Amino acid sequence: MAKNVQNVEAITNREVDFAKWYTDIVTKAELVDYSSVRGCLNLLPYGYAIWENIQRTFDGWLKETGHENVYLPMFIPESLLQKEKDHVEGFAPEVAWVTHGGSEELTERLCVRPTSETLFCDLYSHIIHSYRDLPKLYNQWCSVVRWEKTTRPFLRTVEFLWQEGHTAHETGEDAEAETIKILHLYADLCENVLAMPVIKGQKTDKERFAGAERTYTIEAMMHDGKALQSGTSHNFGDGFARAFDIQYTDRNNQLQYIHQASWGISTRLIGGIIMTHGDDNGLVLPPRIAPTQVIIVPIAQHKEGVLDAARSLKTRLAAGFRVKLDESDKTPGWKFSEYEMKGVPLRLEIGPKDIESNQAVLARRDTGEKKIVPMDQLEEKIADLLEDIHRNMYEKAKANREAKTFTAKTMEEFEAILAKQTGFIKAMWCGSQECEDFIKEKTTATSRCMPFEQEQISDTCVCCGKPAQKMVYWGKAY
RNA sequence: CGGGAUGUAGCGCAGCUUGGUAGCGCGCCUCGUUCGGGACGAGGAGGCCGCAGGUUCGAAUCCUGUCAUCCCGACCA
Repeated sequence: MAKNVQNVEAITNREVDFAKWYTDIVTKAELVDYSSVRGCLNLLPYGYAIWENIQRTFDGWLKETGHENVYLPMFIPESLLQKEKDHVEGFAPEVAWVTHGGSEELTERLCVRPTSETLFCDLYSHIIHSYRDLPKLYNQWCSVVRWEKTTRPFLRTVEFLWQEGHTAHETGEDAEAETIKILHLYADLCENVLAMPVIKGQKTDKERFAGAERTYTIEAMMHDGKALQSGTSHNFGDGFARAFDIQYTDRNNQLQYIHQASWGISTRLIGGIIMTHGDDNGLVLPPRIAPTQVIIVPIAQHKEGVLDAARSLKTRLAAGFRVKLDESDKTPGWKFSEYEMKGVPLRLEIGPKDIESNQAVLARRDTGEKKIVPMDQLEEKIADLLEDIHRNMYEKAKANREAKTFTAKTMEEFEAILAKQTGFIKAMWCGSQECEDFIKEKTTATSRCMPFEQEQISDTCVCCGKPAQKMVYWGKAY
């Protein structure tokens, strides 16, 4: 029993201190190492592998939908950054500046990209001349820098990895269609790959991206009831095109401004995976992006034939799954805990008894359930179990969200709900920023989005009582 | 950027009040016995006590400054 207690105490209890639990997992599962650079992370092989899997999946989807990858500089001349007024104002507080090259002071300072709208605009102004050049569906995988004051691994760091898509279109309708299409692709990624249910919707003007006409978002709920903005997609209309003078000649030989969209997801998603699925034994990874899907743990590996059996199983299963065999001389119990901490979806135990009975033991990470499986059915069972683990993780996360989603018709109700627990509140809103500001000040909850799936909670604004425009999801956010 | 806490071996900590040149647990290395939920024994390696000043014969310990990390708020993916 004492041993079990030690397992549980290896990391901070999730219900006791969620924030500490999170940072414990991040380091103990060997996802990251705290860098000597303030606010930055060393992404370790295991953490980076998760990102690579997300990246590989999504990059494939982008290519299937006609997008192309490019790479633009990490520096932006100050004059370029300043061309779009709202945009600079939005990012100015958090940009890092390069002022010197060697010992020479630069005549114009360079900003380290916090996002690359301005560079893409500059590019598009060079290469778009005719409607025949449109659309341009460009994407880049890179890192960006935002001089954040307080940082948390994956959720907010000074430098982070992401993809930023920047597309150019003939019309506003085309740009809007792209914006929505990508939002659905993001939701697909979260739900069908990461097992994270999301709410799709539009940001209010207050929460809109600097320089955008409209911002759409997918919002996920973490285990503790807080919201995580997990991907955003922006329709810029022709605002940037006018600021950067990006014009093309249309079919009628008329000069027109292009219409643009941009969209991004980042390594923040990894933080989302941790906080959505993790438990007191550590990380729980969605099978579709888990760097290792099956960990083989030999039992009594010094005994004749055990390691041979384990190795040949590894070779056999590697044909269909991401498999790892741990032949280190740690005890089996140690390995069990270790790979639970790392969130490996399935553990396969193979020992003398199994070899004798021509079987293996499969243990699933999400439920802890163990099953004895005949050797000749392994591939089939593993495939089924991985599917079922994904489905179960998604359902569990969704059930958590539903249990922590409430409706409020008045501010009294609103506050009473948040006083009891953290969660989403669905409430009607009149559309004024005054009410949004008031709610934030009074409750610290912000508007997460105006969901595509609207409901009529009541007829009047939860805050001011005037006629309501939209149902809004409110919540505390990361 | 405000409020709080913490920096001592790879990790977690003690030592600091009452200054005298550093210790414990885990981990690591070697050997042996073990192995179906974090094994045991024996031996061994490892530290400019975050950094910079100051006080002192002498500083991990006292003083000043600084940097970093964590937590809670304000700002953001």
